[in-house]
Amino acid sequence: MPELPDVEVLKQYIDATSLHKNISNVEIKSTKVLEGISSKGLKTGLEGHCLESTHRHGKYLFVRLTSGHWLMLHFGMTGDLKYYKAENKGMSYDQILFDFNNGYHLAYINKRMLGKVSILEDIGKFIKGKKLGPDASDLGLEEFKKIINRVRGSIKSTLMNQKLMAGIGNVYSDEILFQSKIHPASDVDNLSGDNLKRIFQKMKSVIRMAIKRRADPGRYPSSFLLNQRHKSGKCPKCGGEVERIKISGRSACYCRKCQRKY
DNA sequence: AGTACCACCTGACGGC
DNA sequence: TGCCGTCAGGTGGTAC
Repeated sequence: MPELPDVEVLKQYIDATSLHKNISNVEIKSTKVLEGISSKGLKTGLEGHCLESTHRHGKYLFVRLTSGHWLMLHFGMTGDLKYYKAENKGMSYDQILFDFNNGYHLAYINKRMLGKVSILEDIGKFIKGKKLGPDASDLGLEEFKKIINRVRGSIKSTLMNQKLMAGIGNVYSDEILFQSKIHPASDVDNLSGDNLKRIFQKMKSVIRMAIKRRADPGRYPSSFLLNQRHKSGKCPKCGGEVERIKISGRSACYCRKCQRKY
């Protein structure tokens, strides 16, 4: 699930649990998630150091180390973190285990192993290399409009394009467009300034609400479409059937009645 | 510049 | 019950 709100919650989780503790050992159970670094490189880069602070850009989480370098965490489609005491060792899906000298562990969990872990010297360089756009929650309205006016294509794939703005994925783009009452396949060329302003405002409010509710769909307002993505899902506004179509290869959910196509 | 499709991986689910 | 195809919220590459 890790889109911007989910990763922000993981950031806060690290802040609340794992900072300023010496890393005594790093156990790498699968090397598949390592990006541009060896097991040995990751171990020596972390062991004997502490996690000092966190920074998030889009769906990427960076943790500053006492060495001055950064631990980079990306969660793919199934990533999670779990901080727990020694006794509970042996979780089924943890790929990397950080052991702290207080007897606790932080597990990087990634069932499908599509996430990425690395150590970086420079975050800015990394973001530039990935060509990531500005973080969606930092974006101002004028900049947002400028970005949208630069491109063509569907509004959904535009919101999801990490090179334009970073953080919005498949699920939250659907939610933002549902609340904006705009069909996800609408061509950005056809959207007025007012349309864009509405999308921008909904983007902000959806992100804010999702973070406030700890990115836990079970705690989202019933007015959210997010919990209706399953087959036979119903529109929270009109009760109609939720439609499912492919847009840029991703499954988009929307309500035909409530969302106008431009 | 778009989009369509594939690949990377594993697990869950529905149909038969 | 069991096998199999399909799909899943990520990114990145290719070919049109």
